Amino acid sequence: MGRLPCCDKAGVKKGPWTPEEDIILVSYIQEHGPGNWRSVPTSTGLLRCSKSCRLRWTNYLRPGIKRGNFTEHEEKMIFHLQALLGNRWAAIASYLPERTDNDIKNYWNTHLKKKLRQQQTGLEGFYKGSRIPQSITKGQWERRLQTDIHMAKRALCEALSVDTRSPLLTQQDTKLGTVSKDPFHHASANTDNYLAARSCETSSSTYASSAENIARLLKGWAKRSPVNQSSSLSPLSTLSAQTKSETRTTQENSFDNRSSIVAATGSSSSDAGFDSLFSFNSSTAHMFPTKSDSANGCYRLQDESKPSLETLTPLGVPLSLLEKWLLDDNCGVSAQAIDDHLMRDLSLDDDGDDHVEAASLLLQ
DNA sequence: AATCTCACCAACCGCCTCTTA
DNA sequence: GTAAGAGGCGGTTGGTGAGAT
Repeated sequence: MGRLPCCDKAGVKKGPWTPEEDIILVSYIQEHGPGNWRSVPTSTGLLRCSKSCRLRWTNYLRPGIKRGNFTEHEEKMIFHLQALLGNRWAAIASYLPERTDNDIKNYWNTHLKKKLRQQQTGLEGFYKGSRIPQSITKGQWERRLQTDIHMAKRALCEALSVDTRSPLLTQQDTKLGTVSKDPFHHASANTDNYLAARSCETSSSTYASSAENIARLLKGWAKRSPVNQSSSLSPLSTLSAQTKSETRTTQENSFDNRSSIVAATGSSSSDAGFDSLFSFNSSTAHMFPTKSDSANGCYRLQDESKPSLETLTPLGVPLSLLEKWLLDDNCGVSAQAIDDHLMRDLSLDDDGDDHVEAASLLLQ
């Protein structure tokens, strides 16, 4: 018997959030920052449970969330990461800072799982050609899994280095203080990437960076389609392109002290966002998302972070275990050590099916 | 034009972990 | 050491819109 749900109380509202509720929540978080969710309903007067507030913020209102179609690159990343980590969506989301775990989970369940199955069907046909023995002993299976893991790791390495520009170079830029505040700066080294990033930005929905912005957006939104007021569609996702660009400008202008959260998560476009994992501009140099923090939109100050699995690069940039592991491998860490690490990681999973499949597919 | 089916995704539910008293 | 509660996470559901019949 689990705990009683926190929202079991009478008078707690459920269902889609209204624009008004969004505004209240955003302005509260602008004022107090994310966290202490328990006090949010009482402080704001929202008839929502704290969990619901947190989810609304994390999955929708948090700055820096990219909406819209996943790029091929992101898809690849998810495939690789899912193969490595299993259904740990929060962990996967920490490598795609502009996507929420919920988004990735949804995308996996609706698109990628299907793709995987299709590929799997093809693979089964291949296996029917007796390449795989009828019964694989446990030892054989483990060895095979280890090979799969190794291959998946290599694939991830490749995926991580899609951008021709090395992370170290980008870091050097940072060190030299040549990085602009433009979130697309990292991609701008490569004109195509830059343009892709820009077009990506304009095609994806905008996000709220301040209560004022939202209020202004809602004003226009309400004028255009009053019917939407009661629908489940969020105003933020129904903005016209005109309003979007306007919002973007306002948002860029709102990079003030009060909006440090926005600044810390303000990168856009998948590639640029991904680059940002390894490169730092002036506004992010002292911050780094941890597994759970990134999903929460809460970037812990490095000084405040607990002793963790993270280590520092020579430039003082913390690396997650996975990143460190990848880089270490390139420096010649034994494959056994890597496999041991991953096996330890994988042993925590009880849903190995999908991700062993995915790992197998990476062999193709 | 009406109805049905399917895909998508925001939000909910319940369990687990961590923190605090 | 323990219990209670908050936060976090992954699985699932239900409302909605788009496309097919």
